[in-house]
Amino acid sequence: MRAGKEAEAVAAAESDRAKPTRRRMTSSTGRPRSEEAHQAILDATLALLAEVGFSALTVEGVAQRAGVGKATIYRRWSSKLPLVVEAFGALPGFEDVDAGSLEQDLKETLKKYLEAFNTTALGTVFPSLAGERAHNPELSKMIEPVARARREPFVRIFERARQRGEIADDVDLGLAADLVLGPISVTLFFRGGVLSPRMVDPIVDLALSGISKRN
Amino acid sequence: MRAGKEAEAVAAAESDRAKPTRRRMTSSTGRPRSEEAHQAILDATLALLAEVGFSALTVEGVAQRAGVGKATIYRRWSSKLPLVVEAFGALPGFEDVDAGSLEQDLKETLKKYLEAFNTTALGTVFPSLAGERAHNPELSKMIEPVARARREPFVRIFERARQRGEIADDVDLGLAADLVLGPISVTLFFRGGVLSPRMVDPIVDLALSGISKRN
DNA sequence: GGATTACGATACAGTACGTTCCGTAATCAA
DNA sequence: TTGATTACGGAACGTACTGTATCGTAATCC
Repeated sequence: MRAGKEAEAVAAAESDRAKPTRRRMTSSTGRPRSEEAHQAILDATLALLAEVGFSALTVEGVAQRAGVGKATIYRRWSSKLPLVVEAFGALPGFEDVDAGSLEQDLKETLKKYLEAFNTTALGTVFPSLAGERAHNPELSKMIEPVARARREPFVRIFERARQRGEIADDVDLGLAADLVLGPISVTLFFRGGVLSPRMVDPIVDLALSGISKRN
Repeated sequence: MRAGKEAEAVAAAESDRAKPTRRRMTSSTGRPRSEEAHQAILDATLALLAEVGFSALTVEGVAQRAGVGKATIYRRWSSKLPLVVEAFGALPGFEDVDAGSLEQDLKETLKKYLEAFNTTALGTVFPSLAGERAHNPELSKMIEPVARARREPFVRIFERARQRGEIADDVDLGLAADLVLGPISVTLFFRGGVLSPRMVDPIVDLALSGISKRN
């Protein structure tokens, strides 16, 4: 479940973790860093992010929850920002689903989407970080590729559908993805509502066929 | 521009302001509360909400920005929560637009929508509050009617369209509203992007006609 | 076994919060 | 006009919590 596909992709963008890692390579002596502590810190970060949100999250709180000293955290991450970004990037990603038709692809992928939002910290962490972006450009920049990656599977689904001839050539694939994801986003942000897998089929049906009456 | 339609509707739900107001009615003597200070406080709250977000907002900061003492604020609101709710509720609402056709109604209303998001604090305040809802049930409950009111005009547009026979009887009007609002929400939250009025026409066209190729 | 680095725990200084009190200003009643 | 009452902006107070530095201990390499 943990550590989705884009986790590695994100690692490349983590200038912060790279630095201490490189420094360690210079001197291979001394006590090695505990991998358990590393994982415990990331887990605690996600849990607290879900509970109290980004701005109320403190390094001290993470240390307490993870059962480590604060210094252990600051030795690896310069501040809570890169720590949060890495923890968020480690949340599960989404694999491509190719069920043969546009409709089935969308429905299956969306259901996996909602399940992930409901069963992991994603459902609470994502809105919190999204809300923070408006006031924190640095966080916004670091989160951007991770957020974009979560929309990518849908763009690919529509690319395949176009190749199959299921949609017209002039349809904006990005807009199509936004149209399908939209009601989820509205439910999550505008209404703070529950994401039920039952909402998937009506969304896809309506988005594909359109709202207007067909003549 | 300021003080939209739902401002009054919200006032009813403000248990907090009601209390001191009632207490004042008991004794009509003494120096009256400054209406200027009241407005300055609300303005400052909105400005700071847009700049730093909900959790970083402090009553002290509001007092400084508004040029009033902290006591003046605490005399009217018991905490920053009802203060924020009232300030948010005072943001502009949306009037119904009846341009004669579903397509025109949607396009004109959406363009007003985006304009409001871009020219007022709504664009930054709304995501911040939405993100906070997950961790603050009290805020969530108080914001809910205000957030719902912002979707209402679209539901009414679809109701009129159904009466005109422009859409089928079995279309879920709420879902239709979410479908049209969706790409805006995705742009705002998932991508932290800019809301350009030019995105409106493609959204409406695609939502009305559907993504699938028509045969 | 000595050098080196990481570990958890704690102590420290600094910041900023919400609350409370102050003297002053504005309104009403007598 | 005077006294009572309430609101005003400003400032002081105690508290809570932050990031950093430092402690003795533990684990690894040469």
